[in-house]
Amino acid sequence: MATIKDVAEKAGVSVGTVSKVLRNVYVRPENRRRVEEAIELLNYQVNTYAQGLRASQTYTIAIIVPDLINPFFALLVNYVEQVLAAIGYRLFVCNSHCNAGRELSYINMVRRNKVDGLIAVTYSNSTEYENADFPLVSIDRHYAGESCCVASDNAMGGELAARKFIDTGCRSVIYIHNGSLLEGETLKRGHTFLNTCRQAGIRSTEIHFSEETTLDNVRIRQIEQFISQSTRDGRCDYDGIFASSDVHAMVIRRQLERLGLKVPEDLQVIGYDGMRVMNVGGYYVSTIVQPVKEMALACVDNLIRRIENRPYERSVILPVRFVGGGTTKGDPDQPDPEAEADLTW
Amino acid sequence: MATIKDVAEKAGVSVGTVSKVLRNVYVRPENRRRVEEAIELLNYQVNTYAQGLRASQTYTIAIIVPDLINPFFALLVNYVEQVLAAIGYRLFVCNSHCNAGRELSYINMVRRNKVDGLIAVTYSNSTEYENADFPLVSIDRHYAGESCCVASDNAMGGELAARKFIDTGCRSVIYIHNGSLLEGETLKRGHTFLNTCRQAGIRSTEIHFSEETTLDNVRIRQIEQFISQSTRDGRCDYDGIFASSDVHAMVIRRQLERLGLKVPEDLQVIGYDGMRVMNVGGYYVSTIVQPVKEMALACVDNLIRRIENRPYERSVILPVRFVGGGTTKGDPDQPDPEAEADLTW
DNA sequence: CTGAAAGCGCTTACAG
DNA sequence: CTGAAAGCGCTTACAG
Repeated sequence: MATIKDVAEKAGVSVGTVSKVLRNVYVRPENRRRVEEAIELLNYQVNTYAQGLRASQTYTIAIIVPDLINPFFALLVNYVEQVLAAIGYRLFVCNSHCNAGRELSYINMVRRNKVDGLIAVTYSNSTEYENADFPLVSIDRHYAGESCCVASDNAMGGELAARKFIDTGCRSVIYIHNGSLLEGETLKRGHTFLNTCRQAGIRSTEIHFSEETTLDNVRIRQIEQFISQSTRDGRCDYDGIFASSDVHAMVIRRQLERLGLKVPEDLQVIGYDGMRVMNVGGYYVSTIVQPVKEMALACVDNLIRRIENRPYERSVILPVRFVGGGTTKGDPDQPDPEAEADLTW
Repeated sequence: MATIKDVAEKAGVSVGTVSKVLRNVYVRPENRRRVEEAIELLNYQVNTYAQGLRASQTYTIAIIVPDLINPFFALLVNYVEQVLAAIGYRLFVCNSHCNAGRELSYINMVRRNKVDGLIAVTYSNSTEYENADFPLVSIDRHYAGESCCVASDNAMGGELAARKFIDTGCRSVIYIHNGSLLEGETLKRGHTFLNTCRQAGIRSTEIHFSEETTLDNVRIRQIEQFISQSTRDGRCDYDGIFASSDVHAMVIRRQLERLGLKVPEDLQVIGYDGMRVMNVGGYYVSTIVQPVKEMALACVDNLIRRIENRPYERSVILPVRFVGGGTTKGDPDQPDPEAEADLTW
């Protein structure tokens, strides 16, 4: 493997000059040409570890997500990588499994690696983020430190769901969630949903499932059990169920159908996220669509601004939209035309 | 940030001794204790860039996949990360978008970064892999060099699909694929499928769609068009369609239903991959299930063996299984019990 | 077993 | 603008 020294020798200049060419600092055109030639000739590749050791920048970002099994996170990581690759950054991906210890171990890894910055979807209450001594963009969570929070407009999402249930004549609705109960943007989903429904005179309750488990199957069983208990003699206590994610909306719908109920005729279900069948087909359920791509873009943009000490937003809230996916009444039959079009960039 | 020198000072030993403690080389117990205390006290984190510069190992792996939009790749990356994290490695994720240039740029990045090894799902014909001067595990592709190929048993998959169609009385089947036509394990899907059907006296054809596009929407349109053209007066030319992936099986099924045909009554569809609704629900279509977890494990295991100069397999072929997902006849009504159980580790 | 020292491949003031 | 040199934080023979 050729080093900067080899290049300098071949080009007849000093290593300092080669370094400058590498970093696009001005050198005499003649020298630049010779260095570039030598680089080409030797198939030279800069050693990022040496570069990272000496310089401050590593052009590396890490993203912490619970896992890539949830399609929403997979999509988010997909787009984040795409945006970063376009500007010459690489991406470490870290699955936290919602475990504070794991998150911490990644934060330390980030420090060890001198990663330039971190994008995190966190469900733990780790104080490590508060005193983040590195550029940090958080999804859905605000931190006291110098970080940026990117989120979809959860209040708007809650309201859209409420409006749908109100407009279709629901009498008793429930918000089923099991995310974090810590301060965070996602709490607004439920608050706004419940407030809006209550103001419309609809009976409104909520139920929260423990976040003490990373075993999704356990959560799923809990939700299924709750749905079963809420249903007697083919009638459910609720006629409108708003779930904090599409995955859970799916589980709820499935359980209702197992119990012999018809969705949306007997009762309606709305999810959150906007996931589509294998990411190319229709929506699984009626849902509040999060603008994943735009969120990825906002994350990267603000993180890089922060890294480069340019002004950045402390908070970015992006609009959501409601889309009918067969689990609500009165939606157009046609699939959302945009749905098919927004796969490619 | 504390350095190894700070630790050495505080512990009253030399940096060499600290380094040894870090790498678990034997030092006098008393010294080890003092070093560990100092590390704790100073909250010392080793700088991986310095370590990477000096030592050969970086404890970093990169994985190249087309994208994370396809749930199969997302799952694969998820499990690879999980296995790697458990042994102290970190993971770069690189989306190639099936573009040879992009793959090459990542390979070079890998070299620059001195990544310890590479796991790659490649669809380009890049010769870079052939002369891979780094540990490489490839999914579905064999390379001449010192690499390892991990794949599901594609021949078995093709045969299982054929058997299903034969057993349910199909008369005219087709294999629809659009992966790479380069030498690779996936070709066996079609070969074995078609051969088995032909031997059973069934009319068997195949169609391949261009891989010249990374625009999945274009491929989807092509497939939809082909299905439309194969269907006249509510009758399709085929009564058994085997698709090279679940995504395409979904598209085919959707298009057939749009044309007024009933699946599986009028004709059957089998996909490949074994993807499930949001990774927690039922199967989208009847399919050949690839053992993603086991594949991830095999990739990491052999890559690490290769890195550590321990014996490794040149080829790992893992068994698949057929599972009914509503698009084939004569399958049990109950969902596959294992389906629900295999989400968690 | 341990310490002193060289050196990994870069970047960055500092002279010139 | 360019070169010589120091130094980033580690690891690794080499003596002792």
